This record gives sequence, C-alpha cells and structure tokens, in this order.
Amino acid sequence: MARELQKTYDPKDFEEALYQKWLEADCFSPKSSAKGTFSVVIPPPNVTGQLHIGHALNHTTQDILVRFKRMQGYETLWLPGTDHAGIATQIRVEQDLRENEHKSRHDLGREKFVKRVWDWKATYGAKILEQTKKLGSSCDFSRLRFTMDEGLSRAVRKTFVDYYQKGLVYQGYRITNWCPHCVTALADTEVEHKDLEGAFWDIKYPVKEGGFITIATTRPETLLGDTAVAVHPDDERYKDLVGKTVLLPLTDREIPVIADEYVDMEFGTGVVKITPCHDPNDFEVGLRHDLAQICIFDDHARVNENGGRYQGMDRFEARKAVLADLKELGLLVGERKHTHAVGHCYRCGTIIEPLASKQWFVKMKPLAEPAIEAVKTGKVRFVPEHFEKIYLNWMENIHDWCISRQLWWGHRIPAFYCDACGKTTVSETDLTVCPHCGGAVHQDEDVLDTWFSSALWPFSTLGWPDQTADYQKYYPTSVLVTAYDIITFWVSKMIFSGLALTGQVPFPTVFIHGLVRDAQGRKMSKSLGNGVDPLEVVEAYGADALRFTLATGSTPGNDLRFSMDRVEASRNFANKLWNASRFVLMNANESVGEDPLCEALGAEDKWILCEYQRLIREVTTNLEHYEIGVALSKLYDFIWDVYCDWYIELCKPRLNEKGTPQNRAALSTLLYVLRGTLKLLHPIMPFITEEIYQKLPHASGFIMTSDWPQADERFDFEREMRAMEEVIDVIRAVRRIRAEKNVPPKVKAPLYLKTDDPDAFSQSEPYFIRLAGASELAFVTKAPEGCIAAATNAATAFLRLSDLVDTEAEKARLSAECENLEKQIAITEKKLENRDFVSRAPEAVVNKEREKLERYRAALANSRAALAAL
RNA sequence: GGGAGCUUAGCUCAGCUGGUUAGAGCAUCUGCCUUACAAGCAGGGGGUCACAGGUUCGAGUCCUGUAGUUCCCACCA
Repeated sequence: MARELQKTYDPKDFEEALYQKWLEADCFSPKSSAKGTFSVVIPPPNVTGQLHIGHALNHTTQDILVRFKRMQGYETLWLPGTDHAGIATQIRVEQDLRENEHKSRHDLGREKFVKRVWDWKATYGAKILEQTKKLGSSCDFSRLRFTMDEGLSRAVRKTFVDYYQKGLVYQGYRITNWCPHCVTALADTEVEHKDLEGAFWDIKYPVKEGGFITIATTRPETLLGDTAVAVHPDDERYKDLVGKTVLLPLTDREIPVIADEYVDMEFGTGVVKITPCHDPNDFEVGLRHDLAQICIFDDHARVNENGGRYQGMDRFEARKAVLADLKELGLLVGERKHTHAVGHCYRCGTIIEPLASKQWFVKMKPLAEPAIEAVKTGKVRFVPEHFEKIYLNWMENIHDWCISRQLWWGHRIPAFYCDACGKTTVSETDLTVCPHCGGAVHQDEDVLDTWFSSALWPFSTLGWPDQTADYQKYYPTSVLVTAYDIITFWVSKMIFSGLALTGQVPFPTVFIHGLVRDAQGRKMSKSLGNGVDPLEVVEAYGADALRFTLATGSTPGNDLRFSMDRVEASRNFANKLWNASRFVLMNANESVGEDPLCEALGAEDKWILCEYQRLIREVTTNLEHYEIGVALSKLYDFIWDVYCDWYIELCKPRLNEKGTPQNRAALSTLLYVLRGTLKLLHPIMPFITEEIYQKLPHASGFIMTSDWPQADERFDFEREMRAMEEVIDVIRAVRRIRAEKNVPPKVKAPLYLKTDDPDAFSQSEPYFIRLAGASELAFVTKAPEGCIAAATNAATAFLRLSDLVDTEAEKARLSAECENLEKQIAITEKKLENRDFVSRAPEAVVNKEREKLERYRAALANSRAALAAL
C-alpha cells in the first residue's frame, strides 16, 4: 500500500530524495504574501574548506526560523553564499601549493596565483553547497552570492570611494600589526593576545656627558631602532639628563634624552627606550618630538641593513645575539621573569610585529556613533540581551580600522597613483590615465580586508547600490543569526555600514548562538583533530537527528557540547515518531474525517486535543521568542510521553471496533493531532516530518509549504483534560504498587477506588483494565480488607494483596531469598573480618565488599518485611 | 587592568517575568519480547540547585560578597 511507511526508520531512504523534490517544486524561493516578508542572509562560510559542526548549528538555527516563518505565511527568503576570506584562503592555497608543488605564490605570479585561488573557491564553494543541502537548509540557491561576485565587488568599490570622498577612508603611515608569516598588515581584531612567559631586561645606556642611564625592556633587539630615551618631565631623578645625549650601545648612533608625559614614573626604572618604528606608543612619541624613524626589520621580521652586524638574523636570534653582546659589554644589568600579553596572528599564530608602514584606514568615530545609538535605542536588539555589552564596549573604544592587506586574494584597492604628477585618485572604475595630468597610473597593489566586503553583506547581496526589487523588498533583513565570536569582527561592521550606506540598520535582531565543543568541552580545532564532520553524522544518523541534537541541549548564546550519545538519543526520538506514525497509518484510511469534532469523541480524545491546543500555543510563542530548545523539549515530551505512551495506548481498544463511530473518532483524532504535531516539528526535523506527512490520508502538497497550525478553541476541553489527568495519576499509582510487588502483567485483579470526584472516573473502567492490570473497577467508600492503598490527589486506589501474589509461593520464594542473603552476608562478613584480606587487598576492593555487605543487609531487611506482610 | 558568562542528579544540560513535592537525555537498578517501536515498555534510586549573607509570606530564580571556571576587551615599556 502506498500509504505505508517502511518498517524501519532509515533516513537515507528519503532525506536526499525529499530535498530534491523540494528543489524541483521550487519550495525555497519566496512566494509573495500579504503578510509581509521575512528575510535572512546566511553568515557566509569561508571558502577555505568544508563546513564544520559549528556551521551546522548556525544553519540549523536559521533554517528553523525560516521554515517556521514560511509556514506562518511570510514571504520568506534565506539567501545563501560564501566569503572569499582573504588571508585564510590565501594561506590555505599557498600551503597547498607548497606541499604539492613545492612552489610559493611568487613562483606563480599574481595573476596565475589568483586564478588558482578561484579554482580552489570553485571546488570548496561547491562542497559547501552540497553540505548545506545535506543538512536540509531551505535557502534560495537562485540568489547564491559570493563576496567577490561582480555585483558585490561593485558595492565594495562604491563604498570605498564614498568613504574616501567623505574623508572616512584615508591613507596613513602608521604602526600596524604586521604578520611576518602572512607578510601583511592586520586589523586590531585580527590580533589575538596571549600571555607569554618572557623577561624584563635592564640595560645600561652610556650617557655621552658621563654616567649611565638604565632602561627596562622586554624586547632588547629593538634597541637597534632606538632613536631616543624618554623620561617623565616631572621626574626629579632624571631632570638633569633631559637634553643630554646617549650613546646607543651596539651601534654608533647618538640619541637624545627627551621628556614625555607618556612615561610612567612608577613603572620599571622610569626610563623608556623609544623605538618609533616598532611600537605604537613610541611611534606617537616620535611624532611629538620629531624623532627619526629607523626601521630595523624587513617584511619577514628579519633584521635589515639598519641593524649593522645583526643584519639577516631573525628577530628572536637577534634578541639572543643582542643580549649576549650587551652582557659582554657589561651593559646588561638585570633580568627578571615577566609574563605579558603578546599579539598573535589569528590565522597562522605567528607573533605579531608592530611595524610602521603605509596603509589605508577607515576613520571609525563618525561611523561608530550612530551604530552605538542604534543599539542603545533598541533599533538593533541582541538575543540574548547581554551580548550588546560586548558590542557596545568594543564600539565605544573603537580605533581606526586598518583595511589594506598585502595580499593578492581579495578586492584590490581602487586607488590609482599617477607616475607623472604623483597624485592619488580613487575611482569606482579602473583608470589607465591620471585625471589630473593625463599621465600613466598604476593601481594600489594591496587588497581590502575581507571584512570590508562582509560588512556590506546584508545589502550588497540584495543588489545594493542599485535599488533592485530584491533590495527594496527584503532589506532590511529580519534577523541575523551568528555565533558570539564574531560580534566585533562582523556584526558591528554590518551595523555601522548599513547605517552609513543605506541609512537603515541591516537587521532589527541579532540572534546569537554559542560554539560547538567536543564531548570534553574543548573547542574543536584542526590541530586537536577533535572536529566533527557534520556529513559523517548525517550519514550515520540522518540530518534530522543532527538538527535535533543541535537544536536542543543548549540555550541561546551558550556553548554546547557535542557527543554521539546525544545524536543517538535524537535518532531514537525520530525512530519513536516513525513507529508511532506507522502504527497510526496501519489503522487509518482515507475514509477517516479530517476534523475530529463529533459526538463520539471520548474523554481521552478530548484530553489529547486540549493538550495539543496548548502545545500549538506554546511552541509558536517559544519560536517567536527564539526559544528553540524550549519549543523542542515540549514537542519531545508531547510526542513521546503524551501521544505515544498514553494516547495511543488509550486508543487501542477502539481501534479494533472497525466501523463504529468510536473507532472513527479515535482515528480522526489520532490523525489530526499527528498531522499538526508533524507541522510543529517540521522546522526542526524537516525530513522525517515531510516523509510521514506525505503518507497521511488527505495529504496534498508539502508539509514545508503547508500552514502553521492555529489553536482551535473548539478543542479547549479544559475540564475533560483535568479529569483524564486524574485517571492517569491513578493508573500510575496502581502500576507502582504492582511493580513493587513484582506482579507479572498477566495477573489481573479487581481495583477498588475511593474518590470524591466519581464523575472523573465514571467512564474509566476500560483504561484501568487495559493499562493498570485491573480485572474490574469497583467504587468503594472505605478501605476494603487486606488491601494496599495508593493515594493520588483525586482518589485512593486499593488492591488486594492476595489477588496479586500467590501467597504460599511468594512466602517460599522470600524465605529462600532470605536464607540465601543470610548466607552471603555471613560470607562477606567473614571476609571483612579477615585481617589479611583487609590489609593486603587494594582499598577499592575492600570498599566494594563493604558496599556489597550493605546492599545484602538492606535486601534482607526488605525481604523480611515483605515476608512479615504476607 | 576592565567586562561578561558559567557553577543544578554519576555525566551533559533545561529551568521564561520569584509560587504547589527542582526536570530531561545518557548512565544505573528492578521487572517485562504487553505484536508501532528492545533504537522499546512499566517502575525505581540518585540533587542541603558552588559558598556566605540579604530582600520576600515564599528564592535554583532578585540583590551583595566570596571561591572556582571559561571567554571577551585592553598600546603600560
């Protein structure tokens, strides 16, 4: 029969096929709706490699929201795409080139190398798409974007030129964070500070006029680039020295002693060496005092020609050599251990070298102000709220943003330098001649920071700067879903860019999720090898199980630990739903009515219908408030505990009465609730719900494009629901008694019930017979003879002990058990009295014996009590 | 040096605006192949909700402090 589900739940049987069907039916593109739009742009994964489990969390979260809104009838767009990820991708391709062909990018040359990266992008971009599909993501692939697409590149250029004309982009010679391995400048956000064990060295500098001055430094090798020594103007100790000249050791240079407020008198010796080219503060001091700038490192942080005999040494070799030489000269007078924060490149981990160089910057103050305002006034809201502090803290302490990178992969800076007149022209279109003098021009060699283009993502992907239909319809987007680790990198940049360029916030809500960690709680990383490939999980357990796992067990903004145990539990849930549906389908057929409301509705039907209405209301509210985990746990409980464990069991007797009104009522309620519950679950587990939905009687179309369930007041049977709950309570109580007495299910016994609310139990005899092992139900007003009682809020249930257990046999069994236990206890006691055993055996073994003894004694007490009760 | 989060059952985590006996999954124990499901069913054990104060009729939930832990930000040589 076409309506049957396969006997075993195997997601491989249908997940892929269903996804194809959705694609073929064009289910993912927005359908115009009077209800309004709901749009989301994907945080574009880097084309560096494949997706990891963190992406799976991000995508799942978005897909849940998107599918929910789509079913609610909004014109829903989820726009997919990828990021060129400048440094990260370039490093990966260079590594690949080195490992496979033993070549550097310079061997290929810029053009060939960039082509090579495009090939890489083609490969990994496609892989990422494949993975996205396997997860069930319902993005509109007809609108797929890449940050280096023609249109998006135009947006980048337009922005750069705009900012330039407004004076927001400027070129400056400044200290920047320089990565000697990647050979490029980095933005402050791209530097990770880690505490390193280092040392403080005290070094004596000879003063020309006589005597010495002692400075303290953590970086003695930069001494080679010193152009002054500074003290605080108010420092009495050194007042006389200001204006004198110092003979810089290891070089033949003479440098002045200057006075500057920057120096902290309390710190170290109160004297600071000034190296303008290799320290941001010293650079500023240098400017104030018009000091020479002597750069002693090349792009790879090796000592250059300014370093005299140290030329060619790596910076750390140079440190050793300088220290050794100073020691030799007797100028090294102290060394103390000292830990301090050292900047590392966020991509390759190399220690950052502050280096003075000419770079492009974005002036941040004017851009940050409205962006701060937008969050403070609630135009942009963070969920959970406390993440706005991270954002504000960063925005309020903003520094200018270094946007030029000495890389080949990225958007080339649209600045053109005239070889003749020397003027700089910034232009949206490529120039060949200078607009000022007509001379030949050459374009800036550098590319823009990758975040410069991602900053525009919410609108550049929709066609901006053109006022396209998509842009007008879907911008601003509805919500941004991302992890907290890129709030400063990305979220902040989109907000100020959106405000500056489109005059609007790019999204009213930022929904923050946590990071996925491994079972031990460690961050997943390549070097640890603890990363989980989402596709392997999908392969083994199905996309629905993976999605379920990611959607549950964590709250917004909190990290979640990923373990296969949890995926397995999720799969078990899917299996449960599968089997319950299979059972319903085995009994149902097309003749069952779609609306369950009828005369024959039983108490249990009213109960489940009422519970179901409550579920609709709660799940809907939870999803609207981004409480995905809460919504899901309610669905889980409803499906497993309420629908499967109780409702289906309660229905079973009526399922054999084919053709009766009671039978039809049961079936239509089973189907009605199942259909609606599948819909509620669909955003989270799209595949299994679609597969089952398609098999249901009266099914037409897709569940994914069906309407979201609405609570139906006709089914608010509150009173009946409470009555049923009381029945369930009593059944539980009776089961407890039977379990405690070890009564086999086959043994049936009369059940006596004492209650003040007989109405609630008037129709309940069949339930007790089926689910509580009762042979009949009798109401009593006082406790019958020889009975055990179990009380609930509404009633007291009585069972006659002699009905439940064969007294003689039980007596015999219990006496045997007591005897056996006594024997065991004697043996164990003897063992523990044996001094040899206690002293020689490992403590754990002895303890185990002691525990055993305790257990035996407890068991014996129990058995004796039971015996006495008979 | 600032700031934020976390600390609840053996393990991993839920507990919304304070309200009846603090929940789930996994693990564990007991009994069940009760024909939708052993990837299951029924029942049980296990928590002084990190600690110390405070507000309140009432606190896991709010306030203050302490400890441990994770993370973010930060140009003190």
